Amino acid sequence: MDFAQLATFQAVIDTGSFEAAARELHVTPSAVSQRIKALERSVGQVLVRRAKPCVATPAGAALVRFAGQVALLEREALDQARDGTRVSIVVNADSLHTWFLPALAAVPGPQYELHTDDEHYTADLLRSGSAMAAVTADKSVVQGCRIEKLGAMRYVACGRPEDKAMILYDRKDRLQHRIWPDKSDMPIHYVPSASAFIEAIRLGLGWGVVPEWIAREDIAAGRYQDLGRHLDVPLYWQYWRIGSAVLEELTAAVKAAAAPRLRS
DNA sequence: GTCTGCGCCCTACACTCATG
DNA sequence: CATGAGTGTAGGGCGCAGAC
Repeated sequence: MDFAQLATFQAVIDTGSFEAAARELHVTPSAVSQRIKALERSVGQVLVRRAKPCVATPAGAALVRFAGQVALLEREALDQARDGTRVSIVVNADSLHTWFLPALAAVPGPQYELHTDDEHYTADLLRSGSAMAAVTADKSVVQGCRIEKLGAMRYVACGRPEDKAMILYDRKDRLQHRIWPDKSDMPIHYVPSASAFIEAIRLGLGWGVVPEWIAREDIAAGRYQDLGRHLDVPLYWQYWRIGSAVLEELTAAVKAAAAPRLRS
């Protein structure tokens, strides 16, 4: 496989157009067009859906992951001579806010690029090739990845019985609806920050679900009440199966960091 | 050293599509 | 309908490797 063509393909998907990819690669749009055409000819499949923005076809999606994996291995090889590999990871906000960062601190070598998303959607970034590893609630293994069970994060419904509103992290957040369907028609406040989300409950803006060890501390301090319902969300660590030493080391650190915080 | 074939990239131009 | 942005195609130039 021609790596220039692969890099061009990745640039088209990253930038969303042939022209932007051409600018990034310092070639003309025509050269980009011809590289993509040649790659598609050699693969025998259409890889790019020419739309605004350009996106990978299902056949192209596998190649996006491969391109990212090649880029990671190339960076690792180069960075062994310099220092610092960039690792992109997608994590749900609660994990990032609570137990996840010590895992990164335990593996200080690479440069990290963190993304946050709802745990039911983080695997999508893995599938698209935008992330090399993910903390996810999705237990179906993404093609080309390895999966490790981390344990379940227990969420506790917290607030005050008189609360007239519900607090959600964002529009993807369905935890409150799952834990208490009867209250799902309440007015909703969206608070897209893990720390602000908990602060909103403390201030009486409404009720919401809180990771259990934060809830335990706040309830003991009388900041809000346990509303008597909880939900366990199993979490998994999925990462590219490419024999990357950094990802293997990080996996061990993530499992070690999750063990004391998540229920087995 | 010269010729030839090949691959890559360029320019020019045609075409499509969205927008006003 | 005019315009501009983006993409595809044709034809040509250039560099490189192999054969002679």
